[in-house]
Amino acid sequence: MTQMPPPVLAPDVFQRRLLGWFDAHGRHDLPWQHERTPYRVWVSEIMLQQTQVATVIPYFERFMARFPNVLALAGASQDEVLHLWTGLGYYARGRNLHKAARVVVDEHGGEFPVHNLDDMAALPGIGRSTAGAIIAQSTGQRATILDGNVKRSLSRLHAVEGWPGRPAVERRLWALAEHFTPRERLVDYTQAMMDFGATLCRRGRPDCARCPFNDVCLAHERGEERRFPESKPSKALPTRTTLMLLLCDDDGRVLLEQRPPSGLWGGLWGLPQFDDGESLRAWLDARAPGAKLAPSWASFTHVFSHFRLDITPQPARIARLDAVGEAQRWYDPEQPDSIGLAAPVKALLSSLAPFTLTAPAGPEPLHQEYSS
DNA sequence: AACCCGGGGTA
DNA sequence: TACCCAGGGTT
Repeated sequence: MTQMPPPVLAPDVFQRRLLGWFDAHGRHDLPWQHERTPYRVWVSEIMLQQTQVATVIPYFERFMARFPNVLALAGASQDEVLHLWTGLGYYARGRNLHKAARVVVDEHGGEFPVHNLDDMAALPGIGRSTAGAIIAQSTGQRATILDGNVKRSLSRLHAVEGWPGRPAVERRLWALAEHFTPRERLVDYTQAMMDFGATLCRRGRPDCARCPFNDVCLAHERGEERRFPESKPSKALPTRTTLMLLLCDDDGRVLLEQRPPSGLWGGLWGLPQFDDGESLRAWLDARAPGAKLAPSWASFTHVFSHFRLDITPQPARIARLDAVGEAQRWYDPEQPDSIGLAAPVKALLSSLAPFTLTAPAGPEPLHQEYSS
């Protein structure tokens, strides 16, 4: 076990400097800072997990106007909640927010369990850091946060080596965060830690000249502020392949399917997808036996953060297909419906509009042409 | 075009 | 316990 160097400052010195900076330069007028109830702090924290303050504010205001308390939220339908979440992305968090409201009402008598960190962290969508943030900010009890801002500041201050996603690094950062957490002024301290990372100890250009810790910061001493926190080790992206069926009818409309509610492109509309030509054919035989295949189009690649997807569009034509399932629709590229489309599907469909798909006389073998 | 983000899920 | 996942915004 490696001996860790001690923290660069005693807790009381760190707190005094941080709060002095916060009093002069922190954010004091955010909507959730006034009438700072657990409910309002919770909603703001969940929204802020994925989005910056300026974007969150109008969403937060609309949300509060429609769902002023946890009871109102628990009584709403999931659709209504997701409607107000539209545009924020990460809909799983909107769903968790709704689920957690129901747990608070059903299992905690409508009161957030703000006197028990573990109970808070057991609520859907709330982990250790968010639980700490809600408790500290809504009650002033001693609780510690470790969000991305705090991880960045602390890893610079102590030149913590290694990617914070690694358990050993994360443990060290939690220990530092707990070490500095005061026993008083928790509301201000917690906001100060977030503001400090967000506005001064920024990812790109930290403002070291104005930093109250620039005399003790180990990263600054080495002139290596930008090296911390270390980034996630990059891996070669795996490549997956898929066939996307462009089944067109005589009116030039294309068959779309709605994707399952969770996972990749959850809830969005897309083209029927297949791992290989065999399963595509089987699908056509079963559901559109009169369809005629055209030669497939050139493949293209869509890149995600964690894999590359090689997409081969496979056009086919059918005179008419009456049985359209609930999660299916005919889509007219020239008069697009206002629905959510997966990004590459959207690109494919908009490129489709000016063209007419032609089908050969008979069924063709699947023929893949790869562009360079 | 990389990089980032807190929590949930899985092997 | 040690990964992987989502997907829009920032840089």
